[in-house]
Amino acid sequence: MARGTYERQAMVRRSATGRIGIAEVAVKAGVSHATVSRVMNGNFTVDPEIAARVRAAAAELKYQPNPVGRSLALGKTDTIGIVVPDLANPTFQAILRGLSRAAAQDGYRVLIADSFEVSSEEAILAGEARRRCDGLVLCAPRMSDAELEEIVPSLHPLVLINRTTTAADVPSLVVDYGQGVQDLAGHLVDLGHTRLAFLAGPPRSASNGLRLQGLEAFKADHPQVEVLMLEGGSDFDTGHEAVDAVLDSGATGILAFNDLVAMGLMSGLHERGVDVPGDISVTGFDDIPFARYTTPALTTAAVPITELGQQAWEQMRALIRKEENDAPGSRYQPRLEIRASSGPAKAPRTATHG
Amino acid sequence: MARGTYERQAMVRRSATGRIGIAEVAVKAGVSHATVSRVMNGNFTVDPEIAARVRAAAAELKYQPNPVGRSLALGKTDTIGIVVPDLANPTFQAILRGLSRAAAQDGYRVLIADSFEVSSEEAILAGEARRRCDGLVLCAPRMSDAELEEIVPSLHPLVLINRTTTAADVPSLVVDYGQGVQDLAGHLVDLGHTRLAFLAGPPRSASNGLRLQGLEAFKADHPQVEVLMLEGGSDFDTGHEAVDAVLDSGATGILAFNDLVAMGLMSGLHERGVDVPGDISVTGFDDIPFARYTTPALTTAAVPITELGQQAWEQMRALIRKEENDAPGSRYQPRLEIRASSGPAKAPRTATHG
DNA sequence: TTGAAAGCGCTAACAT
DNA sequence: ATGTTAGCGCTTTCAA
Repeated sequence: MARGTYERQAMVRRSATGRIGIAEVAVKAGVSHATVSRVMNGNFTVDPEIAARVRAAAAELKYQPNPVGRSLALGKTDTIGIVVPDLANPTFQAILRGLSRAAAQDGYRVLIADSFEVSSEEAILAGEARRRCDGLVLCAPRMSDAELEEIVPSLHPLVLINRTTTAADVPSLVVDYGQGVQDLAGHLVDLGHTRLAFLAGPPRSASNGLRLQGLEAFKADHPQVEVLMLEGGSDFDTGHEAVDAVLDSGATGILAFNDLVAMGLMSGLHERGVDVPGDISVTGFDDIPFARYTTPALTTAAVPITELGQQAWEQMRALIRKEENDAPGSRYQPRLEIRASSGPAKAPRTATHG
Repeated sequence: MARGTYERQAMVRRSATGRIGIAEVAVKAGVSHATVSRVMNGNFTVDPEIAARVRAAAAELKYQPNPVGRSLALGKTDTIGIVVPDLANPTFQAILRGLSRAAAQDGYRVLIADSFEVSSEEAILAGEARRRCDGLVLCAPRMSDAELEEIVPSLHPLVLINRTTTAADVPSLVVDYGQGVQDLAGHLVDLGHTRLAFLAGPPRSASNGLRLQGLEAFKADHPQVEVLMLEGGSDFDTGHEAVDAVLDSGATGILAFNDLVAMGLMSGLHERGVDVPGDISVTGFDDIPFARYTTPALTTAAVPITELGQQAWEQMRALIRKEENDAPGSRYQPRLEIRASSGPAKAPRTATHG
């Protein structure tokens, strides 16, 4: 039996590392490692009989090629990196998910790096991740424009999300937050609200900047509407803690930075016995999965987040394959999602405080 | 000037790959690559002056060691892998986050693999991820016990979450879901409920099995209480779609598989005009961040999920460093978190519909 | 069709 | 203290 023959000829001593490598298979099959490599890679120039022998040996030894050796030889890792400011944020989770899913379909894996909102760490994290991978997705980086421009060249292939750069060959996927808030504000005004308040996001967030720009444009278009600015953040607690400021403002329509903030705010208003939307209308942003299940269901601007992650991979794949890309990046228009948290304005409120 | 000297001597032609490697730095600094390697690794046996020269050359060329070459030479990647059944699940997101954070603190990165609840893919994904990494965290795998036992040996160093194995040296972090549901059921019974229903999770989920076992124990302890079983799943929609079944059951206390299902159910009940907890009490499981912000706030069993991810890394680090580990794995007791979604039972309901 | 040998970029043992 | 050399595990020319 062939089996006996090859087994006898080598009691298969494992290599220095103790792992089964291509060398062990080669010995067992009685061929050179070059041939084993050919077989493992489906090179058809190998004699079928020998190929079968190699495959048998590989199977018996449970051999699996070492990806690190492969990566070094091929100059690619079949892995892409993603840097996010905060993995706790549902938006970035969704992007990661969409990216991971799409990349997996093409045989790529995803390495994650969370900067925990420490913008000074982003550049280092990005560089490290990039070196281990074939490409990098930089997600809503908090760093300055100057710093971004500086590191971008060393990160190629690079796909940006919610930031742009002057560098060529860097696709950028951005959500039109400016248009989104304008749509939401317009919706509230249509309902009769004349005194709005924007519960802002993190100061360093570019997407917050876009919202602010959008609101400036809105104010210019609607001089009769008041739009107040309230300090905020990006999470539940921010919204919850903003209840006093919101009530003090006398606004009847509140544009929360995102759905999380809106949910926290609604929860706080509920505790105070303030009716939403009876007394105050609240809107969010993003349309995270939870948004439709809040009480009342949240009016928001839906961002196709998972699709964004998937698009990031499409762009990345094009870069890696050096394909022509006529549409390097794209702009996503949020879709107004009107639910129960927004309603007709009551008589204008005056500034009173619990 | 030293600077001029070294610059002149090599117009630094890049290596075959076009990237700056250790060789380029060596040439520019006028030393061997071994010396460059020593300097880059902080080996103090290098003459300070030469070290400075090397550092200058490295800085000027913006040299960064190639991690792949390093990994091959050192036999380690400073990366760990994690396999999750569904990246959309907040529980796994939180574990990932805790793991990533803890690992990052020790200089390790995380590679993710999402099996999208396709249990037949798990083994392959796990193997592939493991080969690229120094260790693997296998998170709530859906595969059978037999399959798990079979692949476990090839995955070491391995940390299991919510599954156990007979193999040695495989720490296992499990949440005591059985005790958790018993606590929740006990809480409802204390409130006067005598007819409960369990909205089950995915059939293949081991944690669902633990809940079922817990409920069996509960039934044995409380023969006067009825505990019905309803088919379910693990997401919002499952809960939302279960409204009819829940109403038909006549149960006044509903134990949802997890918080997501509970939220979906509450949303559905709200739409039907059923008051929670006035008419029906609802409990969740996990205490995801959103749970305290639902209306009414959700009674649930809190699982320290992020801590679980962190612990997974502690265990992994111990394995990688081959430290003695007297407590290989641990068991987490959920903490009853009583909020507003559970309340006193009304008069027992009878099965009515629409 | 197959094997020998070079090379991917790095570290480390060995020699000087 | 530094350079030379071997090797990590693989792919891929180049010869035969």
